[in-house]
Amino acid sequence: MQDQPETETTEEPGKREQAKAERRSRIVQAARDLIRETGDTNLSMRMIAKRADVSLATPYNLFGSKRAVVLAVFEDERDFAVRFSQIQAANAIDRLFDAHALAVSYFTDDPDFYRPLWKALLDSQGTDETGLVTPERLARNRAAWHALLEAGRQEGLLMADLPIDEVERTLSYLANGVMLNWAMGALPTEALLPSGALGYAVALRGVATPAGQDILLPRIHAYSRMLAPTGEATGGARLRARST
Amino acid sequence: MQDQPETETTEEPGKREQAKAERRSRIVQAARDLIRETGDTNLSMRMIAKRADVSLATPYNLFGSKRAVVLAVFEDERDFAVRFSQIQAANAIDRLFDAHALAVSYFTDDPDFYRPLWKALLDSQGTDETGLVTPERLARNRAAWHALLEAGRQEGLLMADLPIDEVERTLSYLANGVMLNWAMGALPTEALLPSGALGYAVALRGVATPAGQDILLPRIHAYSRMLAPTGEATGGARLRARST
DNA sequence: AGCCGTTTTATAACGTGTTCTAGTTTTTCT
DNA sequence: AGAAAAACTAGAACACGTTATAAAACGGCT
Repeated sequence: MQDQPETETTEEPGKREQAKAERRSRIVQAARDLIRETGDTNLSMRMIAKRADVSLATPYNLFGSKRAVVLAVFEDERDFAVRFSQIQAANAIDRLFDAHALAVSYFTDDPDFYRPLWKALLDSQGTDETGLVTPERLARNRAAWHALLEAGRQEGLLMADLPIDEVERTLSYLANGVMLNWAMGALPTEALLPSGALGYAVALRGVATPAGQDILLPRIHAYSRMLAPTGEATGGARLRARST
Repeated sequence: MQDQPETETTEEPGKREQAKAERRSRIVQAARDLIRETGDTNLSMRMIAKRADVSLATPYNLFGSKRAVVLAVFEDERDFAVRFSQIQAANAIDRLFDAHALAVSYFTDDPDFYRPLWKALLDSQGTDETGLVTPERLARNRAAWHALLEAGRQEGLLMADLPIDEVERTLSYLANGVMLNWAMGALPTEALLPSGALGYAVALRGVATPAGQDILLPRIHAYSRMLAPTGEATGGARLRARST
């Protein structure tokens, strides 16, 4: 009777894996809730485990480390690839900045959630060799940016002999640096988008054709204007006054 | 007799501060030795204290945190300002890259020492608001780069309406990102210099005058060639093969 | 010399990420 | 149904950064 036929369950993972998956999702959910509620205070493995109704050892069995759990929260939260593919701008450079804006929008729209998340990611020294993101996601991202740069080249906006991979990595370093400063609190949330975009604009203009340079110049000025203090024309230092 | 005249010791801090300073230096020395001996394994506050022949509490009294101790090691080790001022290249852009090479040379010359140092700096979540460097040092660095960019502008190599502060920050983000990846082990030491320099070249070319762009283009190609695999012409991915 | 305030010391303690043990469930296989 | 394998559980334990506590040392002062 309860010998439920496994008609179409050829790849169905069996009850064991299923329960495991459910525990996994409970843990991720617990971590997410804790971040949402109290930032990164109280985001301890013991808390996560208690919240997920599992033993302290279980997250380690299923994920391996706190970093991996947090990373799973991160992955879970974003449907970047889908929205990325929907970007439809006139030229590759505009698409590039749309993509950047899209990526950043996640963080600026919900900074109280994402800032602790990044912080937790940057903490917990990567004993393993995982960078800031899971390898799979990283590869996907790399490919996406690569494609955009390639498109820009073929549209005659970027240099014909563009060292695409190296430039892509440069943009990645730039983004990392910006995110690092933001996560550590050195960069206010309002400055996140223009800081990154200005860097992208400047760097891309460095490898652009004259046509591409013309497109990028107004962006450079626009973003740097967004970063300059709202008031006077001198553009003095508002935040830092070098005391001592 | 032993009433040693304090002739020129008007600001001499007295024996108390002196002993404190000595303890401080012993602690920094201990931290440095430990890093040199075993990388960042065994670099614990308990170890540092034991090695410096002080109580565990003392480093906290004198520095405040492990991060601060490590930072002190960092500061101590470098006479960057001196050597920086000795840079004498034809134009501002060349000087800029000389400065970059100088900064990076510290790390590439002694990676086994500096990598753990950076790692320890990036760990230990910045509970305080100190960025990656002490504020004083940061201000000095900022000023130096600022001056170089300003010189480049006045030499007609960089755009006349260059948003200097914002570009300086962009370069800083870039450097942070590169250092982060290097410290985490994602970037091999040989790639540290060209990765950073390529980023600088690309970004600077984005805000350069035609004259400046001509100077920077060969650099872009040179650095990206240094980054490309030594062998074939296809320039395939050597390191990562996306298994699974 | 003798007091007093500051600082170091020794030590315990807290909370953390992580690992390990042994015991208990739960699924799967025969 | 019963055995075997796999997973989770509870709990202790370790090393860590950091803080707190009381006692001891020490330097500057009158």
